[in-house]
Amino acid sequence: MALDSASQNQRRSDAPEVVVARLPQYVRILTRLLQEGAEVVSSQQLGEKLQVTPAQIRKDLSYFGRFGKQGRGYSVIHLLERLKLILGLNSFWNVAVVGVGRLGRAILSYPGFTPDGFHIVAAFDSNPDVVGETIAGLTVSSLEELDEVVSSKKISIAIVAVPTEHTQGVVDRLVACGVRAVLNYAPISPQVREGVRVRNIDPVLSLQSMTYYLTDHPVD
Amino acid sequence: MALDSASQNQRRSDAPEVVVARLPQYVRILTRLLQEGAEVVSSQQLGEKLQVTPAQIRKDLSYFGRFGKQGRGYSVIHLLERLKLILGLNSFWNVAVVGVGRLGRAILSYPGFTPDGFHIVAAFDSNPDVVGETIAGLTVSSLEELDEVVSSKKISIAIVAVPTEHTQGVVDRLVACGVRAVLNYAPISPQVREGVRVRNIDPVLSLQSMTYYLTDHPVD
DNA sequence: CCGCATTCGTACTAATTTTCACAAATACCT
DNA sequence: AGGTATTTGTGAAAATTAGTACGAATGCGG
Ligand SMILES: NC(=O)c1ccc[n+]([C@@H]2O[C@H](COP(=O)([O-])OP(=O)(O)OC[C@H]3O[C@@H](n4cnc5c(N)ncnc54)[C@H](O)[C@@H]3O)[C@@H](O)[C@H]2O)c1
Ligand SMILES: NC(=O)c1ccc[n+]([C@@H]2O[C@H](COP(=O)([O-])OP(=O)(O)OC[C@H]3O[C@@H](n4cnc5c(N)ncnc54)[C@H](O)[C@@H]3O)[C@@H](O)[C@H]2O)c1
Repeated sequence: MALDSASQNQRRSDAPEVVVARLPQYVRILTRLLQEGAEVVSSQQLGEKLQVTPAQIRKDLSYFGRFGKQGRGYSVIHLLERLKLILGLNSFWNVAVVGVGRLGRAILSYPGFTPDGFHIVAAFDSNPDVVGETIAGLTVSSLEELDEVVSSKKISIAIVAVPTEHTQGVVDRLVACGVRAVLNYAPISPQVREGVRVRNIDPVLSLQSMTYYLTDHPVD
Repeated sequence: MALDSASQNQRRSDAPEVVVARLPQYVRILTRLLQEGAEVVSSQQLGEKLQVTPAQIRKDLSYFGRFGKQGRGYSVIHLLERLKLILGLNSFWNVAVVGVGRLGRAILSYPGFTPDGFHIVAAFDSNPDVVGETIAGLTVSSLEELDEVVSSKKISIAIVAVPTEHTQGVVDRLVACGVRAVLNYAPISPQVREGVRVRNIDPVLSLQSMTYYLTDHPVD
């Protein structure tokens, strides 16, 4: 008794969502450390880079197993590998972008998704003038092809950048096609059935949560 | 004794940051309700729209005062007014955009900032080919003019969309000019001195925090 | 005008999240 | 090899955040 399967198993169920949300940051720092040639890193050093306490890092990791060595720290390459596995980043996810407007184009030409585990393999727009256009090597498809392409390309993640009023409808269609995670840029929070994940990116809310702390008056 | 200044004062100090971060969402819903002609709203109704418990809404609001009426609810227009005042959204904040690339252009032409309290009044880029260009009615300035423009236009908020490696430098310059809040789009977290606020927008981290829950395997 | 249905504001309780602190393990120095 | 300095992993404590539940108002219907 005592030493059971915890260390070789991911224990997916019982890690709090806040903890899971911090893991990608650990992955990012570790990736950088690996590139810089670091072989080991302590929770202390990691904490300094991330501005969190070393205890929090150790506690977070302990939800998933035991990855460190006392007196030494963590093997950068090994911990990175394990975290990617836990997050499902050991191979690539195919992603669709829906809405090829100003923002959608910036997203399509952003090179930062690929090194971090995401391949943008399809783009959709409802505007016939946009359909057929090629951006960053990808030809924009029409919405009619959505179901077919999502299935054939095994797309389970979508980035949605369409006008607010079309967002819920687009998300509904995507979910019906089998998409299980949505990154939404419109200033609403689309409703989805249980089991589908949504993250919203909303610069206005971010700005408004800062002005509270700007004690002097805004310009008038 | 007993009934003191709490209700007519904002009590800025003691509201937890999580609570402050929810207020902009309340503002957004209330704005919509006002447009729809609603006069009063209960914490119950608000909670349904926001997917939070009515108790949380009442608790959150109670950090700042007493805005409701028993048996009736909250006056939409009155509560909205008060929340905007608390968040410093009663008048406009002038904002600068630094980095007029693909993303910066999308931001400059996004009409969603103005109705919510932010005027983009300046844009800066280091590329001489971009300086002088006019986007969405705004002419791009060179970085030499940064200090002068930030002062003269009373800019205290900046949106930064420059390449990762230039981000920390740009943020440092902005802070030196007097900017006190930064919305950063690069995949790092710029370090700033105490008193300056930063929010990061990082779609990759958002995606990576969802893949954990996508139990079936990514494409390989 | 009275009773009943609402709904707030908040004291209290519960749950969650973070931090502390220490035994156990490891590395390193002499 | 022995001693000292590190550093992990984790129970326990502390702090934060969320939820319950109820008294006190308020409005409404008859
Ligand atoms: N531009 C920004 O910086 C910015 C910032 C914050 C939020 N947003 C939000 O992002 C979304 C897109 O913004 P944008 O500036 O790119 O707008 P845009 O108008 O430039 O582009 C929207 C695109 O979506 C397409 N579209 C419309 N309905 C569609 C549908 N049903 N299915 C597929 N495609 C459809 C349009 O043809 C167009 O190409 C909006 O919701 C906006 O509020 C944008
Ligand atoms: N495009 C996206 O969808 C996207 C998504 C996520 C993150 N980002 C991040 O946003 C930032 C901008 O992305 P982009 O796609 O617009 O890049 P981009 O290369 O198209 O634009 C960057 C702009 O910044 C300017 N610039 C460079 N150094 C500068 C400096 N020191 N001061 C002022 N301006 C400077 C450049 O001249 C250029 O115009 C990057 O950090 C990128 O990682 C972009």
